[in-house]
Amino acid sequence: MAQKPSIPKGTRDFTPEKASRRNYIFSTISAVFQQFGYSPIETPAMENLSTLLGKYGAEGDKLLFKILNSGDYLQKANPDALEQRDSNKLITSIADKGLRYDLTVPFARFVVMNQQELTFPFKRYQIQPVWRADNPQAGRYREFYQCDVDVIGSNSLLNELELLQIIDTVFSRLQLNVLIKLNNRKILAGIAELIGQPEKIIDITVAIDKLDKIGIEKVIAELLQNGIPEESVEKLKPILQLEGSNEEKIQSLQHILADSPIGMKGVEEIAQVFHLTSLVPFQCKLELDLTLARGLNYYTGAIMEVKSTEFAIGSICGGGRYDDLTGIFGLPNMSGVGVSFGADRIYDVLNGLNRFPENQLIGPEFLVLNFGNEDEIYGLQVLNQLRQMGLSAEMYPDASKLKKQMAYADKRRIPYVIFTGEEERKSGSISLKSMADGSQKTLKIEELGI
RNA sequence: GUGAAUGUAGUUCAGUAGGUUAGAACGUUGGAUUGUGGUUCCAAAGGUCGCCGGUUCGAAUCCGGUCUUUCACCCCA
Repeated sequence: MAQKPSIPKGTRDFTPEKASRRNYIFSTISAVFQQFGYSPIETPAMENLSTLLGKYGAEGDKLLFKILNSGDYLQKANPDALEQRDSNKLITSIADKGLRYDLTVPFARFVVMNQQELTFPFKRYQIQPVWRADNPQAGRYREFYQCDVDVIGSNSLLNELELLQIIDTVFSRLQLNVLIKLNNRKILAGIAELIGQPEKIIDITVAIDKLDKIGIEKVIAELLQNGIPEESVEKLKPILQLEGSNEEKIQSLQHILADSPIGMKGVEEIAQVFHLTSLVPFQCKLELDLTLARGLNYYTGAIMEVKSTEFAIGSICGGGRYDDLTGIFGLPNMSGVGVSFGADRIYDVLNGLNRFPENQLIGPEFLVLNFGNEDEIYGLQVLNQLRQMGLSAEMYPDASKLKKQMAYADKRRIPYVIFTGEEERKSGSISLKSMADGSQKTLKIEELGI
């Protein structure tokens, strides 16, 4: 009895049509990355667990896929942990590798290990899959691609501008309308300082990140629950509810954060970034959003996130500046800024909006029909001439009924079929039929190239 | 990791007061049409009713478990 095939949950197969649509996204994105001067790198699917653990918070550790050691791993397992059935304690003694969870931490590791060979500021892009043992839902997978661009080794805000321009270019080429939300971690730090809770910045940012999702009341409840005093929460409230244009928000913040040096630095930075974007061509809507916090706690400066304005799904791109990502691997004071495009969500958006380009060729441009015997040999010669002319072509492998061969061309959306039967063979010509309009004409093969 | 819903042909779905042989549409294959696809007509093939167990004379249907998918929480691209 044949076994019923299946794949692990949260993973997907990609049919030729899906795969070529994904390639459209990847090639659009990588073309923009290269145009802006970034070079490709790749890192292994698996990293040492020690590289990964502790970089994404306690939640992140749980979502890491761990790879069992080879051989009789239980022999070398920690006997106490085994006895107590303590999975967390056991894991480091039976697994020393894990699948990468994102591309940023492996990138930091890469920079430290390869620093002699790199030229700084180092601009890299990386398009590879990552894995998370998360519970899958719509728009959330256990295996998905990230498309990261980062520049490391430069503090200049011109890098922030460049990344925003990359985002702008990518989404306009994909013909998607998006809103770019911008914030600065230093502003959040200033706010935490202002309300007298600087050490609670993580709790505060995590809570206010949910503002547009759960509303102000529940955010306040969560803050109180995390031990933030009521008077501090009261101070926070008006700041979160700031309204108006980006300029107005910046002006308000300049007053509110006047006593906080770090907060003022953040305001200054974000004002400068907005100013820079006004000096270059820029299509996307750009909004200062104080409730944008982003979960990852290594960001230190600008943070940004992109949402589709036409299709409801989580963020499709996000990133920010991290001043000391490589510090943990022994290379301090390396400031970097980068963003990551979520290719799978972008796919879902394009698919949902029906905005993939029409007539994406998934097969060859020409199908040579197979008439069998000597005609087949003639067809083979025609096929090879077509290929030598640089055209993409294939011949139907069997001398099946034309109905079947035509249906094959139709289904694969091959735009032209070529008849190489007895008539054509004897006159040294081909008959070319356009599948789109059904028109057909007989001509010499040399006349095709033009 | 927590809570809820779901699972029937390749696909989308009908089908239960528990009762012979589980249906449709689309798709697939063959034919009408032996040098012409998409439309039309005819026919056929295709199902351990997610899996395991329980209740019952009898289970696609009821119960328990398990897995999948989806939704919410958590977190995120």
